[in-house]
Amino acid sequence: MSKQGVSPPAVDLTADEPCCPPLAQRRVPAETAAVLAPAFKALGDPVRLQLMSMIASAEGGEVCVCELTPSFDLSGPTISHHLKTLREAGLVDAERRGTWVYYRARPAILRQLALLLTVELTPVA
Amino acid sequence: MSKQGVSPPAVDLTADEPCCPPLAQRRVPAETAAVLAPAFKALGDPVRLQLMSMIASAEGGEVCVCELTPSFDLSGPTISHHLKTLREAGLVDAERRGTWVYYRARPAILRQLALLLTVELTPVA
DNA sequence: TCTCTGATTCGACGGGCGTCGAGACAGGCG
DNA sequence: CGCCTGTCTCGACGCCCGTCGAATCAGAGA
Repeated sequence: MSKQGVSPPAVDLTADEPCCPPLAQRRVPAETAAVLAPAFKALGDPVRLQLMSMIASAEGGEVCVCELTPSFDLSGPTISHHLKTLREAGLVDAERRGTWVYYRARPAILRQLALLLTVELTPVA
Repeated sequence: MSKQGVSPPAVDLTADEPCCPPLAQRRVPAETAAVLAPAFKALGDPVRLQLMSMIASAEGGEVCVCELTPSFDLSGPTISHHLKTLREAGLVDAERRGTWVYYRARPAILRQLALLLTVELTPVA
């Protein structure tokens, strides 16, 4: 579903198939790191981590911004800015319906990040 | 480096038992987010992500700094700074043996981060 | 002890990030 | 149409972060 076939394969985080083996299994190459790091970076802020969780755990799979904002002691523009960051990191999707904007999580990329951090139960010992 | 026998229990990422359910299962509370976000933040830099991978995937479970540094076009102090960041995030441990310093991964925290990002295979659709 | 090598700390520089208020945009409703 | 509510964009501010070179620390060895 991606526009593969082109030269720069890079890493497609939106794809549903795993892009990379666990970080502890094989050295993450520089290009892969360059693609994955921004996703972790986006989760590297407490507010965004909570936002991500609120969105991902929402019933019906989506949340209105108007439900998100009042949960924080932050201005509307600031929440909007964080949501944009999550959006640009590919972690969430936004859709406007009437006056309200709804956000939903992108499970594929979350799964890939989880896979990357996976460690075998018996490392070697 | 583990000084401060602080009182606040907060969340212990070094513990072997899971501290928190998947982010998509239940809303991550603010205190938990405050503890977990720094770990993601530490992984949010391409160089640190590669370092983490090199350390975690190392044979024997540890790597000498002298093996890490030449893999990057960065000065020694810069690599040392990134390693310190990973250390302070609780992602790795350092041990000096003679002239050299060896780093090893802390699997427990990696597992907890992976668990946090875990999404069920059938969200809802 | 003196010296050499490996690693960290220190101080500085430039750019990026989180936050805000003010303003712009979108859409529903009188 | 005009207004109101919800959301985003735009500048601006201060702080943090990634990078460097120079200096410092830790051990090994002569």
